[in-house]
Amino acid sequence: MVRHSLTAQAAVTLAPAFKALGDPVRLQLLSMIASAPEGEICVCDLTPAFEVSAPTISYHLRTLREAGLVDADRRGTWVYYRIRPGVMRQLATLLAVETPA
Amino acid sequence: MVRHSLTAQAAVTLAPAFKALGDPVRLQLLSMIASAPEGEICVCDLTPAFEVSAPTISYHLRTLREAGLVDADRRGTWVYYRIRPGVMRQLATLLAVETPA
DNA sequence: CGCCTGTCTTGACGTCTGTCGAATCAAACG
DNA sequence: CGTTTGATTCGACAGACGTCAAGACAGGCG
Repeated sequence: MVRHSLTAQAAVTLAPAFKALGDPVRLQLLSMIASAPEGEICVCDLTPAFEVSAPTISYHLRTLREAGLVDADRRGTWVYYRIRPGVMRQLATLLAVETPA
Repeated sequence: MVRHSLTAQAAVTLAPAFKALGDPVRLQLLSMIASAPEGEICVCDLTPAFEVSAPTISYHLRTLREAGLVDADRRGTWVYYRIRPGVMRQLATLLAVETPA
């Protein structure tokens, strides 16, 4: 069973996604979005769960968006976030492959 | 099937490990260590694979060490690094759980 | 012992990050 | 319309990060 290592280019592509997960607030945000019953959740339900200000939450959500981990759309007054599974699956697979049995 | 979200404390604990993976050089270092044929690899084999200086590689290796992702020991002149599977498995599992089917 | 080679630490530097308050934009509602 | 409420953007700031050159440390070998 061959385990070949990442190319430099693959590392450059994947690292920003891990980086986006590398902040406690973002990790918890992602987790809340992922476990939302309807598959999506309103920012108004996310913000009060944290000690930080609303602009800060907005900044973290944008970071997750730009990393390709979540997607958002506005419906009327509220903005809803949902998981975008593609990149997250890549990360999970990579970690599983790199981890020795 | 219940998917409950991370506690703040779990997020604080896990985020640093993701953060450590959030740099292209570190990600590739980890990958090279993980795919080393003998399960471990000498720093002298890692350093020449990158464009950055040896101190920079040393700094990144320490970061991976402090994140609990790798372990090192010196044998004579050379220092060998190997994967420490525990935390990596946690990360992989977390990502798999958070990713919708 | 004294030197050489491999690795790590230190000091310094520019840049990026996380945070906030204030200002702005978007949409509903009088 | 003007106002209110939710969400984002802007401007600013302290702190952390990634990088390197220079120095320190550790082990082998004359």
